[in-house]
Amino acid sequence: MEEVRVRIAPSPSGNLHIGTARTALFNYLFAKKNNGKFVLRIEDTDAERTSQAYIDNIFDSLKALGLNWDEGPDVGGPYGPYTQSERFDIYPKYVQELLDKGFAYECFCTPEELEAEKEEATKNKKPYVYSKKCENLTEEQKAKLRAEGRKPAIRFNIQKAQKAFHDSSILKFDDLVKGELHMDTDLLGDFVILKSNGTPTYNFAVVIDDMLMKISHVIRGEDHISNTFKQILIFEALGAEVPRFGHLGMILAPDRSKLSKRHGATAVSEFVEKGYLTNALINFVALLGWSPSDGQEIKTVDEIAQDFRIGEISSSNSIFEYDKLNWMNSHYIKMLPIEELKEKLKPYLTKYDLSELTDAEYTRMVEVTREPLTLLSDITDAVPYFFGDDVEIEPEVQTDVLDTEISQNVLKEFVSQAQNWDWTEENLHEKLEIFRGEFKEKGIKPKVTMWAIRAAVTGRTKGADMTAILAIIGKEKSIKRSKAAIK
RNA sequence: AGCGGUAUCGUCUAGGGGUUAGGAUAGCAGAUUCUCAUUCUGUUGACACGGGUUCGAAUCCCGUUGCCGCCGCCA
Repeated sequence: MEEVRVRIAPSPSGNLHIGTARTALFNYLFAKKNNGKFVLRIEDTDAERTSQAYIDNIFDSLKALGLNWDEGPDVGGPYGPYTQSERFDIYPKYVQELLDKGFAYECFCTPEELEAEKEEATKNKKPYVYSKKCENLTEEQKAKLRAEGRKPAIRFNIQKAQKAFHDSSILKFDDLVKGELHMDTDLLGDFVILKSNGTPTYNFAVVIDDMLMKISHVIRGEDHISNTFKQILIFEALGAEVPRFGHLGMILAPDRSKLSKRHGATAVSEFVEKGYLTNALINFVALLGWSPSDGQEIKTVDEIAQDFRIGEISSSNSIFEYDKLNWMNSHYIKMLPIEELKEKLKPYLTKYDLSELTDAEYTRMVEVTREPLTLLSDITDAVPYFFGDDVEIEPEVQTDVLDTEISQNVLKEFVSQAQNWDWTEENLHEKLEIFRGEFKEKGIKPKVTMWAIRAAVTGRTKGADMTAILAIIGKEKSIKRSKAAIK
């Protein structure tokens, strides 16, 4: 069997979209599963919308997700260049071949003429297809048009190609995920393959690139299905081997529209900035359409690759809901080795002076505050009381907790006892247990006792393990804050 | 409008001519803890609709509807 070669071909007109990341993942999984090659190609034929920043973002995001490519613009490969704008000189040859074979023709129509055709179609409630007005222009007519200064675009002759290679006007192909797909090509209009400015259009450039790069399987979004019919005909007209195609359902926003900015993050890098782990992201996105045979949903990309069968991917669209992503992210945060987590949390702790804590204290702080984190960024608001001398008391905490007589009594007792305590976490744990016990005998619930201390020391009624907090911030600060809360 | 795709709990999905239609997440309830959270246990919740085939349809067939996509000298 021939080598499996797949590709992801993003257009750098924006940061790497989460949908593109999923397409890239399925290509990557397919390559891994079949010992094939995963190729990255940058489709930047539209110079206006392209920027280097986007190209960098695509590279970085793909790498962060662990989707490493075997061939691409940066690493090279036998079928380069892998950036479309650097391939402009190789397309004309194939345009000429199509022209010579009679599968393409020059079109001198102006944008206005084309527009008129479209309006006519909408007026008659008919689907628009190009009229083929320029299909049979004589050499004299062309010369005349050229003399007027008109530059022709090149159109592909759909029906001619269809007739040359198929018995009827119905074109079929066997889709890797959707099964047999068919289309009446008489309903398709002759489309432009070379713009009048000499640059190739998407539908033409992809075919040439996929052919030259020996791509064996094209796995992409189902929004490309109609392009596929056109592209198959070009492959055939060129006498090239037609790759196998597989079309994935789309990722939709909760309102079933296209996932866009208005729904929140769309780019992988935005999710990362918000505090999502790339492991969680890629795992989550894999579950949109694919499901594990063993029911175990938490899996690394390599584990998924083992279990991956493209024919088992769901062929319907799926909705991107944050619930499960969030659950998965918090799960991955819990699983993260502590040293790694400490590093990943630092960008979200810049408003605090980390030098106030020793490394051991910082480690402990992360250990006791990681549990409730959904996003890495949640750490910011979870830890203010570990820093600074004083603490900000929430208004309701002041009135509901600190102002009560019980709390005042607890704090007075706490301050007087704690002066003499040995300030290690183990000892504090023991002492506080006894402390709670003493108040319990006076009819005060342990919960209430601890609330008083927690409120005074952290300014809040909820948070991490109280013993650990006291140990981390130290005896001096703990007592100072407690005293400050006593009236 | 036309063409194409698609349809199982709110969501992601498993399954598939006779099942208590399974799991995950979210929701709800309870247990545990100094609080919140975590964790654990329990629980609510689905085969779009109509016809056909059949002893029997959620499953097969046809149609309808909804939703998505495509109809560019964008990619």
